[in-house]
Amino acid sequence: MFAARGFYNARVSDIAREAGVADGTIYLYFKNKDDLLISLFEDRMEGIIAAFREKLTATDSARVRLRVFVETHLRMVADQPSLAEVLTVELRQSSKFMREYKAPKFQEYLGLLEEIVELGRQSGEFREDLDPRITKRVLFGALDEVSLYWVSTRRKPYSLERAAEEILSICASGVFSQQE
Amino acid sequence: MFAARGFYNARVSDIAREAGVADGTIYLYFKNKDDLLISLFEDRMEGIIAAFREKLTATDSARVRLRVFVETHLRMVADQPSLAEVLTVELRQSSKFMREYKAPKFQEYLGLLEEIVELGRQSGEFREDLDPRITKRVLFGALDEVSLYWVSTRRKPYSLERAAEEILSICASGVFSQQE
Amino acid sequence: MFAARGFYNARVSDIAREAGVADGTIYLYFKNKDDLLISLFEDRMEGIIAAFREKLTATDSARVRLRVFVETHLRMVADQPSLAEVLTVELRQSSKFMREYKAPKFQEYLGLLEEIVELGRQSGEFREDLDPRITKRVLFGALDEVSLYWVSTRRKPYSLERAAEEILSICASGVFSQQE
Amino acid sequence: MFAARGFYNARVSDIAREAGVADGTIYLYFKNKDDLLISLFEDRMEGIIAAFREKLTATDSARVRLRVFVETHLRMVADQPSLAEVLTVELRQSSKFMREYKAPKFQEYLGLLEEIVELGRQSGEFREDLDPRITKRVLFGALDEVSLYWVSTRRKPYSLERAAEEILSICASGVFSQQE
DNA sequence: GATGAATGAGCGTTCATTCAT
DNA sequence: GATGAATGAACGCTCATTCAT
Repeated sequence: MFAARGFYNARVSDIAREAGVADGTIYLYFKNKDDLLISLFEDRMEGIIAAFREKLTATDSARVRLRVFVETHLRMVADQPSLAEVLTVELRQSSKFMREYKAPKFQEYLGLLEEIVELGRQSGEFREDLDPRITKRVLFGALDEVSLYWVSTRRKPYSLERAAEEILSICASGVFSQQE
Repeated sequence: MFAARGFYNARVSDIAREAGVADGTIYLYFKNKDDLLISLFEDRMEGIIAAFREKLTATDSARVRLRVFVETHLRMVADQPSLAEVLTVELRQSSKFMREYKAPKFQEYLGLLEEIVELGRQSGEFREDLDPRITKRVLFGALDEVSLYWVSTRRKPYSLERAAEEILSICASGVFSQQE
Repeated sequence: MFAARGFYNARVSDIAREAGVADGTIYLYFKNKDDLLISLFEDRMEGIIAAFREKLTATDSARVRLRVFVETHLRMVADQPSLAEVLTVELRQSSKFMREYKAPKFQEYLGLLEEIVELGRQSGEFREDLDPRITKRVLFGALDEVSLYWVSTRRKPYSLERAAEEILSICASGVFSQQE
Repeated sequence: MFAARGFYNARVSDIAREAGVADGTIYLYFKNKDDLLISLFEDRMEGIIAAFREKLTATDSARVRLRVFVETHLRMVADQPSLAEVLTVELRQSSKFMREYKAPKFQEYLGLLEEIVELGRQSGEFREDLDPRITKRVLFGALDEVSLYWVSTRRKPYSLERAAEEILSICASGVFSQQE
């Protein structure tokens, strides 16, 4: 509902009907409409982060981990576009939410990327002069923008697999230290 | 106002007061609140795009043009954070707007990036196997995410100059074709 | 609960929690929230009236009976201020209740006063020209207003014993100084 | 509306319709529903108090002033029963209002009575041993209770003129018959 | 053209009441 | 009998929009 209409255009009664419950029932489980969005976000992010962690620890290579992250992120977008839209658009959109609510789960998600960068720097796979705080934003921003466009357009001009390769290819020769 | 409160939390009367006019006067110049945001966006984007075009044509090098684009984008963010927030957050991220309104000025802005990529491919400065449609999203996404974070945080952990160098450094060895 | 919050601000679930039962249980014993207030009122008034009757019949003197009435009323207010507040404020407040529900127990309580006045007139203790229907209202109103103020103020500017004496003194000889 | 239905049963939209305006218009002039009641109260009390002051100062006699007060109060009740009901019932009796809102205008109204008592004591017209704080409550309570009953009953068992005489007569010489 | 008071549809939220367990 | 989760009607309030001045 939030993905389809946006936070402010989604009525609580719409959500209740969709959920097959009465309006009031929502308020037995959520403090208010804001809390509903935030709880949805946190709940889903928790599962996503756990799944990511498991996949990431399957390898010790930072390069491989980065590939896994990018591919998993884009697969999630492809499989659950509505969820992706809420996570990337609705919650981050509203300055109201971003101001009061610090989105710890989003920070944690970004933290996964920072860990990968840090690991790569220590293992020598990534350039040592990278600033992990900036690099994680660059990587996430690239992923997110590609996802957002892909989610919001009807005709998909390229597959997400294709996009994953492109992103990794740009990263590869840029983020990775140069070996001759 | 839109930047400070967000589209849905900014009241038309707030905007009117800020502008020093009566509420009704707004409606002599704008069809409705949506139109107000879109017109603001288009108006400002027009100036920005014109300024970018001028700066970009000062050189023939795609590499230099990319540097100019990145630096100018981030300087705009630093100089007019409220405007940046509206342009990147309020309008782009609202699914309502993205659905009905195709944001031609935003497409044009992205087009500047695509042109740079295309130019670089043709001049041999950039790798030939890049897909400009994806690459522009990757570049813009990186820029935008860094900007968004920088705008929304109180304590700035790094300068935007620093961020510009980092982004360009990642691009440099990644987007550019490899010389032995 | 009714005294503390007022009828409309006291939630049934508050009352249920206070009573140590589930919300639904209330409805096994009371038809609805209105009935709950009315039943509470009637139940307590019954006890109060019975106690008053016993005390009053301890003497044949209307004067003494009036003193007993005043003192007992004010003592009840002092001892059970919450109950007093419900009896005098909540129930009488609502035109809804006063319109549909004639508060027979309240009439009976007032009737005690009328009986005293009637007795006094017949015994010659009270002036014969009194209208018992008006006099009972005058007496009750005086008592009630003093009580209401005393109950609702934090700092008690005078004791209720003091107030009882004042009321009785006014009954005895009015407020005007006696000049022959 | 408040008199007819009571504060909690009177809907804002009822009041708006009665006033011949739209719901929203109410909120241009009053902060909220509470404020509407309080403002109504203060506004009317102001006029009433001013009118009382004028009438009262027409004489120097405390006895006459008391008579004027009682008669004027009851005439107001007879002439504007709805207003009287709001003033005495809705506002004063709601614990919610009495707790947060100290009803300064009501205090001022009571103050008029206290002044009369004080004046009477000093001029020797009233007994010197009266406590004006208690006496004003006794007098107001008597007046108010008679009014409340008279307002809320359909069949008027006695005229308010009659009631005024009775109250004044009790003030004059109490309820007990005078034995020398 | 400018105003700003008035509008009223729309929505978030509450809470008395029900009823399956 | 007791429970308490679920209900949904009801209502206070907001605010984009209009239009008489």
